[in-house]
Amino acid sequence: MLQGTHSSPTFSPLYRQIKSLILQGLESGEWRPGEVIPSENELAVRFSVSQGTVRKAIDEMAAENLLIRRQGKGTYVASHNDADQHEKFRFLRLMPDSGNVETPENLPLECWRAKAGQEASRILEIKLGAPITIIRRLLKFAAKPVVIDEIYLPGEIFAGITLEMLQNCQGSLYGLLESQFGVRMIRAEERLRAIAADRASAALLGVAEGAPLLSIERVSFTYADRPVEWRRGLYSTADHYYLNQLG
Amino acid sequence: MLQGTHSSPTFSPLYRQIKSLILQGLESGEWRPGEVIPSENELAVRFSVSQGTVRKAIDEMAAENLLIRRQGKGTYVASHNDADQHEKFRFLRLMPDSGNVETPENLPLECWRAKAGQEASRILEIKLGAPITIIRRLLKFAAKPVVIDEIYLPGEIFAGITLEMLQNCQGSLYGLLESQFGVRMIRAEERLRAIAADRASAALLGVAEGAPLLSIERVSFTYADRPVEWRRGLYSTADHYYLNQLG
DNA sequence: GAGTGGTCTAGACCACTCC
DNA sequence: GAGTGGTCTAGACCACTCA
Repeated sequence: MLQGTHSSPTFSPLYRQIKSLILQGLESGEWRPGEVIPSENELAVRFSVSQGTVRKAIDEMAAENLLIRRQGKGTYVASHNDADQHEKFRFLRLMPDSGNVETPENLPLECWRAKAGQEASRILEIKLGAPITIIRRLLKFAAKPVVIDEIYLPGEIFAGITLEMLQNCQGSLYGLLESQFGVRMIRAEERLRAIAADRASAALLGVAEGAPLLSIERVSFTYADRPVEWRRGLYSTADHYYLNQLG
Repeated sequence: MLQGTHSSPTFSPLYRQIKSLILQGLESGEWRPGEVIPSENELAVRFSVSQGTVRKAIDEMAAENLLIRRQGKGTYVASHNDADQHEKFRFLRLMPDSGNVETPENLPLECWRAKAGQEASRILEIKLGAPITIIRRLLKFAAKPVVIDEIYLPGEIFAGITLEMLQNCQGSLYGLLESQFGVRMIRAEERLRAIAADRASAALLGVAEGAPLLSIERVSFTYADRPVEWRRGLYSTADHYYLNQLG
């Protein structure tokens, strides 16, 4: 039941309790990405609070990109498969020097199973030796290779993933993981470094061995801050840059 | 006067009008960084709206790091000179591999006047040939050089800045610009690339010529999205990484 | 026209800070 | 105790969407 008094030592305001109830609905799959959730009035009745309190809960979740409000229509669960292009490439910060908008071309190279080593098990919070899936792929912009990615996924969550699925997938990888496996990426942490290209990477990216590359390690999280993806990307920044907003 | 009807073609809700009135107070210096602004009730009376409307305006500005609310005390203008360390290094994303928290050591090298060239005039939105000030400095972490910065400031705004001021400045550069010149940096855009170290930079950073470095160009903005700083930094990412949150 | 989210108000009570 | 921001409520009206 909802707590109504402020005297509790673990007090959290009503709207946060409502927020975590809505969050439960998202985690449990009661409302799936792209779908509408009940109206503010319905939720207010269901949870026995005022509409304003539900509104404040939803406000916060909309600010966190978990929900999307559409006036006159309803409130939707955010999805990487949204028609909106901004939502689709929300996690890709690479921009061309030319300024032209370029849609990346996705070229999956390999996809195989393996067992989690020290690092993968620590980062993905799975057992040492647990099954994982490794994907290697190339991203091209304007027909030129710009990014090599190596992606580690926990095998138990993303069991049936194959190279064919990746090749046939129109949208982004996250869109695929969301619609096929019901796992939505909420946020990610990236660690950036400058490194020198090894021979293999240089060949794939069409640069000289030893050329400077941007190395980006990313850990992505789904609901409840559960890590579900670890990837390392090598970016050729000859004709592109990584754009970041500080605020 | 405030507009009360929705029929206007340039309609914006009341709380946004209040927001921009408060913003004017910040821009004009009526309330300076670190000071308290009037209470929600006072502002509500002054602007002839309800307290809830003022609250919503302040909510947005607090979310944008323009204001800081402190329960029981009041609402403060955000400042780079806050005691809070997070606020002080809000724009520095560099983290040590070791995980230990390191306070950077600031070593100003040079500070001279010049005239804006093509690029500086375009980026800082000033006239070609207008006076600018150029600063070069080194950042050390744990006694080791990690960052070289070259900083371009419009000369008319930051007229009296000297190498001595930079050397005597305890906190961050932005804290100095704020307290000495009344210009507060609100947000910034960074463009990241991997490049090869030239001879001079390599010597300063203690790496080999040609070693990969992280190049970061930053444009910082004050109120009303006015650009007031352009800088280029070269980061040695041997023992540090650039941390970014995507979400 | 019915239903949705968006804005605005007024009033109550709570928690925190400082005197 | 007075003053501040924080929470919660109830109700009114508006703008947008869709049938």
